Amino acid sequence: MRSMMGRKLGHFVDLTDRDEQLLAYMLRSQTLFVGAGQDMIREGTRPTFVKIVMEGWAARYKILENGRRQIVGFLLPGDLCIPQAIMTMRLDHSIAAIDDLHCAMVHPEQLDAIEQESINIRRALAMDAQISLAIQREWTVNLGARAAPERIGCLICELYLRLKAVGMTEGSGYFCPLTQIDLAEAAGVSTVHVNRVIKQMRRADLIQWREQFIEIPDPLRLAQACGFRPSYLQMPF
Amino acid sequence: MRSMMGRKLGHFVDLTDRDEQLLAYMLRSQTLFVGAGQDMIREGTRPTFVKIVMEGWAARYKILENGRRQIVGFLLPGDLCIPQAIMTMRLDHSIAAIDDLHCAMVHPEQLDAIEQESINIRRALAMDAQISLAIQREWTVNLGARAAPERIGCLICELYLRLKAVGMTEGSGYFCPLTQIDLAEAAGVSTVHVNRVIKQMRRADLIQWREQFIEIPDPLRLAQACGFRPSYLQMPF
DNA sequence: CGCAGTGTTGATGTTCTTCAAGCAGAGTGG
DNA sequence: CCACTCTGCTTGAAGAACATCAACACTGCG
Repeated sequence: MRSMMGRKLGHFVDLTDRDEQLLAYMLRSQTLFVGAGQDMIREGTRPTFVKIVMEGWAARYKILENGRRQIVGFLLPGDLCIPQAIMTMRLDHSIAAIDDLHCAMVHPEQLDAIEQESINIRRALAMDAQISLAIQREWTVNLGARAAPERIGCLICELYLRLKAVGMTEGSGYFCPLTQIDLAEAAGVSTVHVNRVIKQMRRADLIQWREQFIEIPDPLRLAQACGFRPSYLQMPF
Repeated sequence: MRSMMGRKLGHFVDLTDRDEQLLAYMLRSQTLFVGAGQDMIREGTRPTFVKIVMEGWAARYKILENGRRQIVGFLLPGDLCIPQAIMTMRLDHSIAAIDDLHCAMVHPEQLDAIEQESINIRRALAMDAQISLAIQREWTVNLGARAAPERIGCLICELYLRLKAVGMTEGSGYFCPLTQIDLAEAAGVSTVHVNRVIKQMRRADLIQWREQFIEIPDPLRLAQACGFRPSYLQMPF
């Protein structure tokens, strides 16, 4: 039984059985539960544990003076929400549970010890951090240079691939707990507009979305329609 | 004579004289020169050296299918353009020199050795990487949730603070080699609109900008006007 | 000199926002 | 059981922010 994190890291580096064991043991530590819609951690605080998503989705977000809320990233199972390096700093953003959320809480020293023992894990985590950065850059591109339909299409593609990397897709679809409101806050458009865009995409048979399940009839066609290129995830389609 | 990088890292961690020496020695390695407007490194290639900006400005950017170019970050003296962890991967973006650009080229093994010797430097680099991520998140917020005047104002504030951290401001102003075209590609708006916004900001005496020099008569007033909060840089104003 | 890159301004559209309203489903309490 | 509320989805109409197109001025440069 591999962990989600093990699955993800396994795409970058060949993990030995021992590596997988180390990860699985680490993740079997104390878990944190956060109910849907609740904040997991607030801007301005100093985190004390490394935290890793085990089950459910979360969103990193910031709130502006004008009251607008911008989601700057989604956290899926296997994702590291709080890395060690940030522990001495004040957090510049908050994290909210979208779904009911289960996180592993790991002592920074324990993670250090594991990285000490396994070069593979150390490398894989470093690469994972670089990919997180690449994702954040891609979001910047998305918001800065694409129109609303492409933005939303690219987001849906990204989530598809990231979920596939941890084995959480079903055929060419996936369970998606996001509301149109969440999607609007991530895509930087109004909910009304998200609604209209989704409607168009349904009409064009690019996606089907009902009852928290997104089905992509033809992933390549969707990717082409919205200009999605997955190279930043270091994955093929 | 401290290096720009030493100055910057010194804000996170107290560097010893030995640490500063190590950095200065590392940066005295082979240097790379890139003329203004030229690409330093192209999307899709695998970098072989760690690279650090010594002089001049650069921009990370991506080009989309539709031909649009989005700048996703500016690189200033002291900034790490190519970290070790990325070396085995294909780059997802390109980097262009804005100014004439001088970079230090460091062998990954040499940087490893230095991080091995100095815990301070290792920690400071890890924190620097986290701040790069925080900057990228803030750009996401900027493009997703702010109107053009605030976007541009926040960019100008960010550059001011980052330059101040390496001692490159003059009073409440700084040398800025960006064209309005660069700024437009970073802010995700048209050059025409950038021009009009700048005009407004000049009128309101929020900034003066002539011949590559930006003067901010009252930084706090500018920050307030555009909703800039510097906490993500882990710096006060 | 001509030329290319940049800054500036006006006129005209388009995309997206905002406001407003209605509807469906889930949970709650009488 | 029904009314009630709440949240999320959906649609229409009016308006604002911004893009696009076009023209011209200014600069430095070969």
